[in-house]
Amino acid sequence: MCGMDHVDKILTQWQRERPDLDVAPMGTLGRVKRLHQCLMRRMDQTWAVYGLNDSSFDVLATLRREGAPYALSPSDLMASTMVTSGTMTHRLQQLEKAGLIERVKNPADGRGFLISLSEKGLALIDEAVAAHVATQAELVSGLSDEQRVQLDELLKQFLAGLEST
Amino acid sequence: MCGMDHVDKILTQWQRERPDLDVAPMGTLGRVKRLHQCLMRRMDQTWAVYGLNDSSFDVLATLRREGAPYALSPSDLMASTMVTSGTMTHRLQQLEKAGLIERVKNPADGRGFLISLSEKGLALIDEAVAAHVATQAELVSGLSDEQRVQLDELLKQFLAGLEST
DNA sequence: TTTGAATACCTTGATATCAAGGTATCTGGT
DNA sequence: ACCAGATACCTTGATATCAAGGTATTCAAA
Repeated sequence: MCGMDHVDKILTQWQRERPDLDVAPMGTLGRVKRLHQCLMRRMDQTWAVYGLNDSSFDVLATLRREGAPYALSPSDLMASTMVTSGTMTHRLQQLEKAGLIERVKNPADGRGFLISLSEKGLALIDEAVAAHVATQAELVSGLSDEQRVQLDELLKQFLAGLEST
Repeated sequence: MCGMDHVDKILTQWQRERPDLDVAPMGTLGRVKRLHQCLMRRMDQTWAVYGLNDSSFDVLATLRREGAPYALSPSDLMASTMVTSGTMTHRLQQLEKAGLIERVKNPADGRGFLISLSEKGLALIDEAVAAHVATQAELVSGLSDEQRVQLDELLKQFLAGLEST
């Protein structure tokens, strides 16, 4: 428990240079950032096997877990994935070009569309998500089940405090 | 403790659609991702006050906490910030254009440079980092000190397991 | 000394993202 | 029926990022 990791070294530097600042929160947030970066890099490798990346996987998975008939509007997808409309437009263009989704005009609302998984998209995401889950299991294997649950609860409370504001 | 957050809803959907998969790790990693997104957005607002963003703050802060004479090579900066050489080249171009850093040829190695904080850059980062620390204190205020320390330890162990590989 | 491998950094080309603004469509009040 | 405001989505322009490859310099072994 005495090992200095990368973040600890940063905090030590700040303490020397700016002893007026309380940098304890910086340690926590720094580790969240670094952890996110590491995790994304590993998961990217799995997605790449299926010709996907974070973005495309995100959209296909959102449609897939919705259940049959695997269809949502672009607005629904924007809300679920927390990206802007321009970003979603771009993601959908790529996925449509790849034949993984289909888009039809929403018969009930002339302004909108419905995006649905193609047969090919459904097959792909079903395979990819299984591999993804396996990768994730490996990534958390450094923690005991008990620790993972404890981490879950802390993250959940942290998020609750942030998202309420 | 019974509230379903966004991530819980996603897990519930997957359990219905793919009961064959163990999605517990997905919950943890999903929260890390979402937390990172929320935190970055808030911190960006503080950086913007000083005309900075994640990238530029990262470089200036790395130089600042190094201590006088606030100088590192691009390679050192790449290692500290975990970005590729192309990214660092771009960041340094922007910062140089803004007059926040200065670059001189390394007299000891004709291949390399030394990047140092300009007077303006030093003054700016000293102000910005104080504001940044205040923002971070606010961001973690949803957790008790005890919880924050507990989270720290879990994150540290998680990272240790990942970065060793 | 010479030369091949390693290193330091930059360039290029492709993606992903956002903010701001545009157009078409819907909705509710008059 | 009409119109104003809300909504759904796309477009534009600017940034940030990476992977792959290029050039100049250093280092180390023969």
